[in-house]
Amino acid sequence: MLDTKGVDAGLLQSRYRLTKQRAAILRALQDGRHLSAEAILERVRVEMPGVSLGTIYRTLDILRSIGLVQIFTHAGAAAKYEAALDKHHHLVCTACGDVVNVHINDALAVAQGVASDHGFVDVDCALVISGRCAVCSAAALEA
Amino acid sequence: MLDTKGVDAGLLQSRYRLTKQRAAILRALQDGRHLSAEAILERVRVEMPGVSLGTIYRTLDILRSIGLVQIFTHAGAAAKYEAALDKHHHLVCTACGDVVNVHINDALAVAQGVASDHGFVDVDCALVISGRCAVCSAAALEA
DNA sequence: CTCTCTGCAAAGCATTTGCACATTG
DNA sequence: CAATGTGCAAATGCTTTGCAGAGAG
Repeated sequence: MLDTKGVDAGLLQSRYRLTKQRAAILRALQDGRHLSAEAILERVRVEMPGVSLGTIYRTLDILRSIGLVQIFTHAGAAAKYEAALDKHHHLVCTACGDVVNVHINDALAVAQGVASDHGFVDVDCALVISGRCAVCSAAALEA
Repeated sequence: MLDTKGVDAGLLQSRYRLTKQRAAILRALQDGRHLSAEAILERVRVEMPGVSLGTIYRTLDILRSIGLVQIFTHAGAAAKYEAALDKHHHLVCTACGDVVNVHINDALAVAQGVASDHGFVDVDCALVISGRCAVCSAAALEA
């Protein structure tokens, strides 16, 4: 029997099977955030060398459909995934690509207001703030 | 000599040449908004059959670097481009993929506040609001 | 034991790039 | 005329998929 504590429980409650691979992928997502599929593969392969990228993508897709995982895509880079803990937005460095989670409480309310003005229902929103992080802007000064 | 009125002027003022292709791409972007590279190709080929997709992408890249064009990417779909007229945000229908421009004045100020709390400089932001548009939610009721 | 999942490898898209020729300024 | 831009086609990178065998419940 596999560990069914914590996040894994979500999978069990769904119509999907809890396999070694899926458990390992969930574990990888609990450690690190904003991981690309490739990065998740590397982490999972440490303890389970045979895993394939196809499985990573298939699993991430399932986890996303259950709501356990959030995907984040940004301008021409590979998608990044993280465990869906709470509603938050993203702050991205345009130089190093680093991503930071930020909480903005009124964002959704504003978005819903705007959306319903246009007749939209079932509204969600994603705010992506971009700029140069402290490290990268300091590095730029030296050059 | 080509038409240099309006948006084309931006190209002329840059270090880039104003070619027939680039003028046609700018014209296509003035007509329609939220066009994929493929969609732009189709429009441009109406008056200029030989144009290649490579040229479309190369041109869009240049126009974006000069600030004449804005790119918009959303979850696993092809990127969409539009002439950069003013700062605005996007409202996307999750069912039909249609995109509407919306203006949200305080968004950038909020984003800048959050970003500077984290030491970020040179800040920009993109708010993507998603939901089902009036047409699609009406269609869902009938089914 | 049945049905789902996995690894593998090939396919699919959107986008980028190298090269020889055409065009711009 | 020199430098830049273009078409073509091949290459790339991320992601998806078909299939036959492995594993979960």
